[in-house]
Amino acid sequence: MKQNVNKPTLQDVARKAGVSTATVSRCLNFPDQVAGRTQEKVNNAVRELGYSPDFGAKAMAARRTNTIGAIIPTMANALFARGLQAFQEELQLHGFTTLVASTSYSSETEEQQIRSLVARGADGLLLIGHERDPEIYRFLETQGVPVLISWVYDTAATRPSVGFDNAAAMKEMANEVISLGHRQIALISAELEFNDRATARLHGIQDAMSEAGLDASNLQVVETYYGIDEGAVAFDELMKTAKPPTAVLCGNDVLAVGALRRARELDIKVPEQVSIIGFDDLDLARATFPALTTVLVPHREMGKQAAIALASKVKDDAPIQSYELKTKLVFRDTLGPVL
Amino acid sequence: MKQNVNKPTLQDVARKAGVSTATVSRCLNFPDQVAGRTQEKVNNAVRELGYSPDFGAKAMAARRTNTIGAIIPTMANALFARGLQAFQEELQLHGFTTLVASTSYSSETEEQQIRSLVARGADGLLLIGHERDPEIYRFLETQGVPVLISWVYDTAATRPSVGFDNAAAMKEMANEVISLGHRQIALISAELEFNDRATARLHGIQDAMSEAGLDASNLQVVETYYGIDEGAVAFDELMKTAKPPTAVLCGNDVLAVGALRRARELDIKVPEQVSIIGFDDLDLARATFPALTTVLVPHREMGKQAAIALASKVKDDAPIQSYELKTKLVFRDTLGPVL
DNA sequence: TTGACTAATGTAAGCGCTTACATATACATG
DNA sequence: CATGTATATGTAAGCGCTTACATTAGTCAA
Repeated sequence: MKQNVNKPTLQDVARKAGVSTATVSRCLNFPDQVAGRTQEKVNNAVRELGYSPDFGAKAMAARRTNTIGAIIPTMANALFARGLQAFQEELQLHGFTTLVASTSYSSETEEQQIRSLVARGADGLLLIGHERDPEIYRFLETQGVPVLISWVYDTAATRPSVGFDNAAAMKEMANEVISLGHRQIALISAELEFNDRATARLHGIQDAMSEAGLDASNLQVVETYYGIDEGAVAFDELMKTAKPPTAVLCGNDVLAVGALRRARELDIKVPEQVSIIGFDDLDLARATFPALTTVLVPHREMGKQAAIALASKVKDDAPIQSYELKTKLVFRDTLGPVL
Repeated sequence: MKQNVNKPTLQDVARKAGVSTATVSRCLNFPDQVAGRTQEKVNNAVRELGYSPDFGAKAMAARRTNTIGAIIPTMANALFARGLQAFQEELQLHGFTTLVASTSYSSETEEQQIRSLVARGADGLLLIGHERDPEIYRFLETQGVPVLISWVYDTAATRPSVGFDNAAAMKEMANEVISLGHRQIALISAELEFNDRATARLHGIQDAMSEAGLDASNLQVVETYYGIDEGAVAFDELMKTAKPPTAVLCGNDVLAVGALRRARELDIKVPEQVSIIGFDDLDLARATFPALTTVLVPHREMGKQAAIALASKVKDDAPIQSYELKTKLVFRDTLGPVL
């Protein structure tokens, strides 16, 4: 950890330009408060020295970072990555920098990341889903860091959120599936623990089924990680059971693509023998053959609205307005009637 | 930007625990230097106050951040996202935190991100590809921030890098294509400007072709953005030309999947009428139908080796060893002979 | 009991910035 | 020309930590 080079500081710039540090600081942050000639001198000094302000010092002195943190389960999930992209772009417009961290779906890692982002001075935080240790919420409160929950919209929750109703979305799709005659249904889900989105989607299916007079024995659930291969393996497993499902709903498109691949490998016709349904509507869903029936999640809009809400909270201390986004069923070629 | 809550500081903890700030600091950073009883008092105070250290202040006082920055073109590209994941995991083992930023392939944004990460105190930086404004390299040097280039391995380059030979990898594949009788060849590439990986891949093809006695009129190149739809559109374009290619090489698997989709939509048989070849070997490549012939890039190993090299540079000031990773042709079902 | 250590803690000087306040300069006005 | 006002700059006090150094407490052998 040698620091063999001495980074130039504000002091150095001030000395070189023949002005005070205050003037340099102003010149950098509020140029219109500084005379043209002085600006020139300072800018030259900055350039010649290759000066770069120290963010930590700046944050400490200004007691503000203009930084917002976002913590998502994984970058590997394109939907998170893209929602976050939109979030970031919008925040930039409001003068904020975004710091991103991911948790690999581990609540322990998430806690670390939260603490780390708070330590780094995040003025606000975006978190996915409501479900987490109450203590961490308490911590956030004592630190005075506002939090916005995204990817879910749950009227029962006390915390404000920008997202969609996972249960309702999945239920709507399940209703379609049931109305096509399917009775033996499966769900390939992400891990349910500490994942209220996945849990809600499961509940959506259960709801639809019980309203249709089906009971728990008609539903098989397999939990797995995110990934095409994982979807394939899960599908395999389902097809080996005593009563294989005629419709397989998946927690996301990537799992569905895996299931679809394995179906082809097993020579199971989709949708004639088995229907396969995704969730998210990645552009991937249109690239498979047959093209995937799925649930569209307006991820970019979600990221944008979350950014707007959080920015106005942090800047003007305006209370965060919850915002519900609507999902949409997208019918393509992998859902069909029971033959 | 109200700060209505006063975050507890080291001072507060010290007061509450009845010790000096030095003791608290030691207790937090070097617990074994502090008596057991004292540790308890301090830890209790920390817990009761919900104290969280201020990273900026810490960095300034300790003159070290244990942070390494990584700047990639885009999170949307799964290969970057995953290589980075491995990079991050390995660095964590070495006690470093990773700060990630993306550029959307804009060299201007990249420069901003570099400055921002340096300002945030990054002890080292991972960058993709060699090609960028020399001034930014100069800046990094005056700041004393070591840089490691990844995703490329170019013996001609002066800077150390951990990556693979993009030109050679693509050339190897092009040789296969040519040996199967293809004479009219196309490349769907990422934008070439400021992208030495894409440029090298193009050169690889050109090399192979000229060695086989083919000239420039046999190669069509279309540049586009990253995305399935983009690949589809580019494929369309190629098929409309006077001499449509019999083999379409793609700069990455995602573009290839798009091309494949459009081929199906156009009722063009792959590989009978047109061969389509990807690059990266995402798991996506095995999920399409027909499964994609592509070039495997060992992204996780690349991320890991990059982390090891950078960590040892930053910690022990060891010179960075360049490291070449090998790609591998993966033959599946989208490359066939000219009929 | 004393002296010579070692272990535990305290004191205080910065780290590189921002910003309230004080001061200096320029210019217009009566 | 004195005065008032606006504009430009300087002075210096922190922001919340770490750490070199000083001090004190604790331990043990002689």
